[in-house]
This record gives sequence, structure tokens and C-alpha cells, in this order.
Amino acid sequence: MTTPATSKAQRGRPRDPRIQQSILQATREMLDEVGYSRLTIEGVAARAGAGKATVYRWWSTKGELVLEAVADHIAIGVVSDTGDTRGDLLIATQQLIETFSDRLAGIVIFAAIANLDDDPNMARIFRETAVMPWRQSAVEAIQRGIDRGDLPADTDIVFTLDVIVGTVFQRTLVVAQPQTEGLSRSIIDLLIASS
Amino acid sequence: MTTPATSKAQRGRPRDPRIQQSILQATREMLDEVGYSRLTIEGVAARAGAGKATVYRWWSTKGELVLEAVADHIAIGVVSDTGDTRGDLLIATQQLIETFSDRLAGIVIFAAIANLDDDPNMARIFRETAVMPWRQSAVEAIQRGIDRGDLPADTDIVFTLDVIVGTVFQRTLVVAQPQTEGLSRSIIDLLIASS
Amino acid sequence: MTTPATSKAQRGRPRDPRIQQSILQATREMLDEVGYSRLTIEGVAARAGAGKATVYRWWSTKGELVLEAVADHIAIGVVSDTGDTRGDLLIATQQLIETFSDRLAGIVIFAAIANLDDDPNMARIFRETAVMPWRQSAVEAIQRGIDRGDLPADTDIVFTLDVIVGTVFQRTLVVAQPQTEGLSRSIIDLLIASS
Amino acid sequence: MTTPATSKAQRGRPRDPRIQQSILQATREMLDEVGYSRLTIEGVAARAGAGKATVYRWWSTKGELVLEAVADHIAIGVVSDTGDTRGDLLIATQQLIETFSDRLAGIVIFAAIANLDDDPNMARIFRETAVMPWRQSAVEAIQRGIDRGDLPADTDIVFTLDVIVGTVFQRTLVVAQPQTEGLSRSIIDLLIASS
DNA sequence: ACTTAAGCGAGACGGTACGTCTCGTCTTAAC
DNA sequence: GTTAAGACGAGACGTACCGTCTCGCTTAAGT
Repeated sequence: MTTPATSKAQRGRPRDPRIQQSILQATREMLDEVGYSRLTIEGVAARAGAGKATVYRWWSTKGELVLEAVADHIAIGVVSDTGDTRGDLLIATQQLIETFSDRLAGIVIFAAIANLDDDPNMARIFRETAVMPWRQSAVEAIQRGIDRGDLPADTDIVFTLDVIVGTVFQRTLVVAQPQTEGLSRSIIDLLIASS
Repeated sequence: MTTPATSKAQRGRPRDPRIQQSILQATREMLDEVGYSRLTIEGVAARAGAGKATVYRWWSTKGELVLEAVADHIAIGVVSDTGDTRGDLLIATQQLIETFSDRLAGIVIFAAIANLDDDPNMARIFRETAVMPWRQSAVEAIQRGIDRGDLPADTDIVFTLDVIVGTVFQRTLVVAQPQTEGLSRSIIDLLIASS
Repeated sequence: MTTPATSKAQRGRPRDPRIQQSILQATREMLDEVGYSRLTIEGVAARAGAGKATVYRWWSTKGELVLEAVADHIAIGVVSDTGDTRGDLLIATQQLIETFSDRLAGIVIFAAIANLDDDPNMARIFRETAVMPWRQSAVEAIQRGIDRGDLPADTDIVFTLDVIVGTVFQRTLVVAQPQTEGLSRSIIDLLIASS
Repeated sequence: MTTPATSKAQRGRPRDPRIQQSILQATREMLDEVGYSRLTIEGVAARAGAGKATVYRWWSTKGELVLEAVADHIAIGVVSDTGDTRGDLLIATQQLIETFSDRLAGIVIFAAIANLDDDPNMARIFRETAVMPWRQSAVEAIQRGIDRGDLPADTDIVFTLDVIVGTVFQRTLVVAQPQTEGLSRSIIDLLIASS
């Protein structure tokens, strides 16, 4: 959320974009240094040289603030049609791994999932802004694979995506092992009977 | 943890097990009603009719308290050898799904993940007491499958488990869809070339 | 103490004087109802409808809070020069009796004494703000008496004051008898050879 | 109080006097080290190697415990008839000063007076056991002085004693100056027109 | 010698208040 | 009319003692 509840006709002193930027920058720094749960609005405001109320005016929850601060990090690259089903899915998976492996993105994705029931709004925003575009493009890539006959006609697309996302999440964030070299290949090999 | 550091020969008034039970029961109720992050030691003590110090005497952190309270819910059933590789893995996966689908278990698993950096002890206990026994038995089931020739000799056991755990986690906790009917079958079909 | 350590140029929201007053009022009420030792900061805050932190922000100890709350009660009236030595000392003694007979003042004076080692600051503030002005004016009254020849030239001023204060303390607070009618006259008769 | 409420025919294990002594000794040590208000029953029991319940069994309040622990220190010596009114009163006053100057006695007398309204029992015991014998003997000494004609027939005995006690209290405990050399002489000079 | 009741240490227990912390809101003066 | 500063109510934190209450062990007196 970037606008306050009441956004009337512009009157008085306009909002200072430099302040917004310094708040987002401070958020990123604190995320990096202390993680999500130990990040406090109070701390962010202090580091940004801003008042607490200013932060609350533009972001009503910690989740929203953090998501906007790392928006660039968590946007997952979409897949385009290269004509090669296997290649498309490999790229889609690698995009996912890349994003999940980004330090700040990892922290925030973890937080979004872990606080699902506490702060459902955070997960919703994450899903809508970061996940859905990728997911849509991945759905299309799989559909193209089915259309081409590279994948069985009865392929369960949702399940397929959940295998990809779940496995990548498990390997990159839960187990957190850096050597994810052959990960995308392994996953895709599993999904497309490699010959 | 249920015992103070030094549990020597019985001295002084012994711990009252009814109080322990009422604290753990109150913990479960509050977890169910308000979730992990809104659960407070103070609230648990009040509901259990106990003093705060009594709670702190036996559980030094919220994580330890909650894990012991839901120990039965989060223990994942282990797999035994039925002689049937496919059947063993199906059961292993279903055990996982069953545990992940339990409401209290889900809350605590999310909490363990969310507080990884705050309270690494919590994740450690969860892993050691709930996950590892299952994981060990699953590793053995896969190994038996390899030995029998039901699975390729070069099967990556760790990867295989991460696919199972990741996919189940994604489906049961992240997407949280109740109809997990064919989920275990779908996963195992993927891992064992179904004939 | 009524101001935090650093009271720079006014920045931020200023202290709300109504809250200060309600806290001091609540303090007086609790002092009256339960005495000093059973008065709790928590109770004062609750009765004043204030947060505990607000009380602690302005008064770092119970002693400071209580002393400020009863400042008017414990301030002992000073003596001015009426030209009559005996009259001046009578008035000085009566001022003392009057203050020591005040219910709230008595409670706080006892508390200041009781907590001399715990909270030496409390006794210091009491002495400096309530006792010293009176004592100084009494010293001057005695000195004038000496100068006028109404009192012996070798009068021990400090001793004289200790007789007055000690006797008044003993009668009004320790023995706590209400009929202190002739007390000041008796004391002054002792100190000035009545003719 | 040194005996439990019901002291029937002796049955069971008798009270161990060594434990009583070690508790009283620990009480004295803690009084000396931390004063009255910071002395805790818990701390005394721990230092004495005793259980808390043992302390509570014999002394129901902190005041009673402390008074018994320093009983020897706070007993004020009584005055006997030497035939010399002035001498008797000087001795009576010096006895008072001596007791008030004792470190442990001072701490406890202070506490007894300061906690008058909190723990009236403590003051009562102090008065009855320590003060009254002295006071009675002092009353008699003054009465003898009146009978002999050394003091005016209309001498207010109670007031006279309050001047002595109040002044000594003020000088030895409130102002706490060690040089109380001529104090008794100064007080008695005031009360008996010295010639 | 055996029984038995109290003394005793240890320490668990329900409470209460401590002083600190962070939350999200509210209120000024400054710009 | 937005901002920085920071006061405010709220309420949880983890700790310290309170005074009470079991426990199992010890110690004599009375059998």
C-alpha cells in the first residue's frame, strides 16, 4: 500500500519521495542485519531519520513495508516461449531458484509463508505481485508442452507447479543448502520423463 | 525440555503433574484460538490457573513449551518394512500429509520456521524429535527400494525426500487445500515410474 | 524530579499536564488509603488511567513520585522576623507541628526515614526541599534572639533545633497524640528561660 | 514470638536450638550487610541453611524475627537510684544514647518506627520489651527528683521523657552524627536548670 | 527396639509487583 | 499539511519474594 486511506486532492506540502526511499532503504538494511522478526517499525524509522507515524502513514503493517522494500528482489522472472518445453520449464525453475536464493528475498518469502495466518495480507500481496505472474507464465509453458505432446494430456498442471515450488522452497530456504547446482535439472527430469 | 538442568535424587517438593498437564492443555487451547505469535506465557499461566514462574521453571522459552504441548500432534509416524517399496513410500508420504494436516501441528511448524533465527532451538527440537525419526525410516525405505531394484541405483535419496516433503508442505500448508486425496499417490507415481 | 535528564529545546509532543496531575492525584489517594509501602507504581498508573511507562518516564523511583505528590503537604512554613524572639520560635515550632500532623506528610516522612538506605535520594530531596528552608529560617530566628540578648551568647543553635525537631517528631509521629495544644509552648519554655 | 500457637505436651522431634541460633545469626549478618528493607526471609533462610518454612514456623513476620535477633542490642539499660537526681538522669540518657548508637540496634529501631503503620506489632514489641523497662525506671528517677525537690513539682514527666527520647533519636539516628560527646549533658542541663 | 509425631531441608506452587520493552496512536512545533 | 520528535495507553516480558504447601528424612519421647 503506497497511499494513505484518504488521498484527496493534493493540498499543502507534497509527500517527500526521498523520505519514502530512505525508509525503504532502512528497511532493507535492517532486514539484512537482524531478519524479519527482529525488525521493528520503530527501528526502521529511527534509522531512516523518520518519525514512526510517517512510516505508519504509508505502510499499515510490517509485512507491507517489507514487501515493498524488497519488491525488486522477490519479483520472479517470467518465462517466454522458446519453442522448447523442457528448456522453458528449466528456465522457469531456475528463475524460481534464483529468486529464492536472493538473501533479502529469502528472508521475506520465509516470513510471508511463516506468518500466513498472522498476517494473511502479506502472503496475499506476495502471491499477487511476485508469484502470480511467474505462475501464469509457467502454466502457459506447461500447457504448450501438453499441446506439443511433450507432456501427457492428463498432466495435472497445478500439481506440477506445486512439485516445482515445493521442492525449490524446501531446498533453498528450509534446508538452505547453497549447492543448488543441478536442482532445476533434477526437478525437470522428474517431471518430464527424460529419454 | 521437561526437567530442570539438574535432576538429582528427589529433594524438596516434587513437581505436580496435574499442573504440568493443565499448563500444556492451556497452551494447546491458546494455540488453537489465537495462534503462536499471539500466545503469551502470561495468558497460558492465567488460563492454567498457574503462576508465571511455574511455567518458566519448566519451559524456558515459548518454543519449548509449545513443542511439548503438541508433541503428539507433530510426531510423524515412521514407516516399517512391508516388503513393498511403493507401499512403504506411499505410507511414508501419507504419514507426512496426516501430520501436516493437523491444525495444531501446522501452527507449530509455521512457528518453528518463522522463528528460525530468533529461536533456533525450537527448529532444532522440532527437527530432532518430529522430523528425523520419520526421515530416517524414509531413507531406509528408499534404500530398500534401491536394493530390491524397484528404484534406480543412482537415486538421489536426499533429493527424493525433499521432493516429497516440499510438495506436501506446499500443498497442505502453503496452499492449504483440504482435498489431499490423491496427493500421496501423485507424488509416488512421479518418483517411481509407475508401470 | 519532573523533567527527564536532557530537557533541550522543545521537540516532539509535549508532556500532557493533565496526565501528570491525575498521576499525582492517584498517588495521593493511594498513599492515603494503603500507605507508602503498599503503594505500587502499577496501582498508581492503573488508578490514574495511565501506562506504567508514563509514570516511569517522569519519576524514576517511588520516592520521587510520592515526594512530588505531597510537596504541598510537607513544605514547612518558614518564620519571618516579628521582632519577638519567643514569638518567632513559637511560630517556627508550630509550623513544624502543623506539617508533622498532616496525615500525608506523616506517611511520607516515615517513608523517607524507612528507606534511607534503600533510596537515599528520597531523604535528600525531602531534606532539601522541605526541611532546609524552615531550618534556615529557624537558625536565623535563634541568631536574632542571641543578638538581642534574649538567648545566651553561647547557645548551641544546632542542638536547639534538634531538641525542637526531635521532640516534635516524637510527640506528633511516634507517640502520635493528637492533643499537641501546649506542645510548642512547652518546648519553647524549656529553651528560653521563661520569665 | 518464639513458640508456635499450640504448645501441647511435647511430642515428636523437639525444636533444634542450633537451627534457631543460625537463623538469628544469619538475620544479624544480613541486617548488617543490607539493612532492614532489603533483608528477605528467603535470604535469611538460605544463608542459615534452613528452609523458609522453618523460619516462618517460629517467626511470623520479618519484624518479629529481626527484633528477636537483635534483642540484646536494643535492650536499654535501666537506671537505679544513686541518690543523685542529675546523675540518674544523665545515666538514663547515656543508656539511651548507647543503645541508639549501636549499629544493629539503630537499624532495627529505625525500622520499627518507620514501619509503625505497616507493622504496628513490631513497634509494640519494641516498645514493650526494649523501651518500657527503661522508661519506667526513668519515670521513677524523675519522680524521685520531684520528691527531693530537685525538679519542680509540676514537672510534666511524659513531656520530659519525650524531649530526651526525641532529641537523642534526632541526633543519633536521623542526623547520625557520631560525636555525641556532650549530648546527654546538654539535654539534662536543659531539663534541670543547672546552677 | 518400635512407633509415632513433629522438626527439618528443599523447593514447587499461586500470586503480585517489579522495571523494561515495543506496539500503534496521538499531539505538538517546525518547515 | 506533511514531517520529526516523542508522549501516551496498553500489555507482555522475565525476575524476585511473598507466604503456603508438599515431600522424604531425621530425631527424640513414649510405648
